[in-house]
Parts: sequence; C-alpha cells; structure tokens
Amino acid sequence: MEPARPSASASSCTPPDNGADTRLRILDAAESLFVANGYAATSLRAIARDADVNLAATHYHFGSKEGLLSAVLKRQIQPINDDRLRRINELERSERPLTIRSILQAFFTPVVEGIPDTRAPALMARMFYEPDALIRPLLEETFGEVISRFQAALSDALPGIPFDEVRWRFHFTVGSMVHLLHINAPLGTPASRETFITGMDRLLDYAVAGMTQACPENARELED
Amino acid sequence: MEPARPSASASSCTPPDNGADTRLRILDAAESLFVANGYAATSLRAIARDADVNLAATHYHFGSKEGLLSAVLKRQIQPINDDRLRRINELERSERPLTIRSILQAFFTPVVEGIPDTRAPALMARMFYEPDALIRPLLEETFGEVISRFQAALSDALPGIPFDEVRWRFHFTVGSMVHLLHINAPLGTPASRETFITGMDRLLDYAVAGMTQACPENARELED
DNA sequence: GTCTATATTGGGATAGAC
DNA sequence: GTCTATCCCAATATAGAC
Repeated sequence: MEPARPSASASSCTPPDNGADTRLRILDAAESLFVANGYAATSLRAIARDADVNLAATHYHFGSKEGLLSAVLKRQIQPINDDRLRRINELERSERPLTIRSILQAFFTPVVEGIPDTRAPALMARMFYEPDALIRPLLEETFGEVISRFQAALSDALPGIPFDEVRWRFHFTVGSMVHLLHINAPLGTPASRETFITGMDRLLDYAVAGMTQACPENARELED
Repeated sequence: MEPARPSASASSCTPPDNGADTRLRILDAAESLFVANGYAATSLRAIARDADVNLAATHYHFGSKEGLLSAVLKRQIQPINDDRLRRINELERSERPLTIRSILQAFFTPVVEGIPDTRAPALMARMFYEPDALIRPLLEETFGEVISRFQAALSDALPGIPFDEVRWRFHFTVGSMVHLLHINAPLGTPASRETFITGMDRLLDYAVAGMTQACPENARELED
C-alpha cells in the first residue's frame, strides 16, 4: 500500500516520509486508541493496523506497549505542564500577591490552547484514572511538580486558610477539570471546540468560587 | 479445598453455603478486581481464582463477563441512587424552597453511608470513566434519572440562574465528587474512612460555594 | 528499518461427565 | 450446580530474512 519514496528525496530535506514517519504514525494511532478504549483494551495489533505499519515496527520503535504509552504521554502532557509552570513563574515575577483567578487561569489555559494539538485534553482525561499500575508512576512523575507548585501558589494567595484546606479545595478543582475533559472527549470524539471553551470558562468561575469560599472579596480581584 | 456441606443443612434455613454462596463469592471477587484493575484488565480466570470457584461457574451464573459486570454494578450502585431519589423526594415534601446545601447533601450522603457496604464508592469511581463501550449504556441507565432529577431540584432552588448554567455547575460538582472517590480508593485500598468523611464534608462546602456563586446569601441557609 | 513467521501465553466461552 | 477438559482466538514479543 505504501509506495517507496524516490531515493532522491532521502536526503535531510523537508519531506520526512521514509523512516521517522513510521514512528509518528504509530504515536498518532496509539494516542487515538488509548483515548477511545483505554490502555488495557487497546492492542498493539490494532495500533499497527490503524497506523498502517507492521506489528513488529511497534516493538522496534518503542520496545514494548508500556514504552509506547510512555512516549504518547510525554509527547502530549509534558508540554501542557511545562506551559503551566512557565505561566505561574512569570505570574509571580510580575505581580504579588496573586489572585486565585489568575493562578487558576495559569492552570487551565494551557489545557485549552491545544498544545501541541487538540487531542491532548482527551488523552489527559483518559489517562488520569487509568487503573493500570504502570501508569501511576508515570502520572505522578508527570503531574507531581505542577500540583505542588500550584498548591503553594494558592496557599500564598489564601493567607487565612490552612494549607490542608487549600489542598482539598484544589483537589476538587482538579476533579472538576478532569470531569470536563472527559465529557467533551469521552469516546474519541473530536471535542467540539466551542462547547469545550464554554465549559472551561464556566469552570473557572466555579473553581474560583469554591477556592475562595468565605472570602468572596478575593473572588473577582482580577475582573477589571 | 471446599468441603461438601452436610445434607442436613441443605434445607431452606439460614446457612446458605451450598449453592447461592458461589454466586456471592464471584460477585465479591469480581468487584474487588474491577475496582483494582479495571474491567478490561480483569480476567474471568482471575475472578474465579480469587473467588475459589471454577471458571465455568462464572459463565453458569452470569452468562458472560459483561453480565457479571452488570450484576456487580447493579448490586452496589443502584441502592445508592435509590437512596438519593428517596431523599430528594422526601425533602421536597417537607420543605420548600430547598436550599442548595440540603439538595447536595441528599446527593452526597448516600455515597458516604456505605450502602450496602464500603466498597461501593470505590466501584462507583472506577466505573465512572471506564472506556469500555459496553459500560456507557449501563451507566446512563443507572445515573440518568438521578442526574436529571437533581438538576431540576437545583434549578428550582436557583431561580435567577439559567438552567444551562445550573447544569454546568452540577457537572463540575459531580466531577469533584468522583475525583474524591478516586483518591480515597485508587487501587483497591480500603479507603480510610475518616479521611473520606473529612473529604466529603469539605466537598459539600466547596460545591455549595460553586453552585451558589454570585448569590452567597443562599450558601448557608441551612446552617442553623 | 521493515517485513514474515512464529513462539508463548492467556483470554472468553462451551461441551459433557458427574 | 459444579467440575474437567478443550475449542478457538487474540495477545505480546521475538527471530531472522531482506
């Protein structure tokens, strides 16, 4: 099915369709199937079929199913978390004290702005509650720094609230977000972008209210 | 391993250890494994081993893996939702208008009060985001009535807020709850009960704040 | 780097003795 | 109702030709 490329284009020019393209096609297919069916129910055979590559190619490029999952996660979720850290750092350089709203915006926005593409939110949601034991360390490695970083920022911005209470409230906030990601991308659907954006806007209001309960003067500080 | 029961106790008296016990042991084992590893990664063979029954018994009693899952869900989650409906109905008979807090209490409390036992929350959380296609209709059948019932009650109690907005806020509330259920019972751990109760109390405050944003006078109406 | 072919294991489901 | 034994299929992974 896949015609061989002319050897003239095999140099290091723009069309990279010969070797490295297989790897990308596997990553794309694996991502779609993991999102649609979960990790356990997705077979390497199905991935190879959807990617239009040979089964053995999956092992050649990623070593194992677990290695493939790790690569899929790293490609999509790490950029989001890196962007979150970049935003919160920049925020703390520019203004102090931070508002709850601005902190949560730094947490939510990188998810909305498809980085690197729009399937990232769906993948994030699907992987978040995967029961497979091998996924837990991957997730804790991926999200641990971001969570504690934002917990600290939120605690600074809520000086009257015990840290334990802040931790709980942020926990609920994360749950609300993951739930939103699930509903807009439950079964591999392309996640109608306007509905998703609307949901994220309302999520911000909801989370600010929940985080700042009993101190409403904080809720709209940034609303100018 | 399993010694035969004396035939004297084979009558319809209290100790039902001969025939119907197998069914219960399968249900218990399946529930634990589904919670711990998810549906796809759990094999009937593992269930039969843990239940100390023969593999064929799982098919005899439940027909298929899917039938077993359905039975597991029905046993644990339906009582919770029935209790929710009972509470909201009773609430609407006794007082009007309802407060957001009392409605959400009617939604959360049945989850906390282990009905019929304490593994129900963990099962509920695990199944909520299962990707397997066969689970979606089961869940929509199980939760659909409860969700729309509580959406309506919340909308009645928030007369100034458009129904669509109420729907979104309740959606986030459900997400927070499911996330809490996951964290206290992520991998088959027995879900330390005091931590879980603490979380549910704080979840109620958080959700009331989120639901009643911009109308804080509603938030503590029932706090007498 | 990519393929065919295969080794090995485990899955769900069923038939038929007891 | 419960067991043994088995069918049939799919899974991950690998060896070795090209």
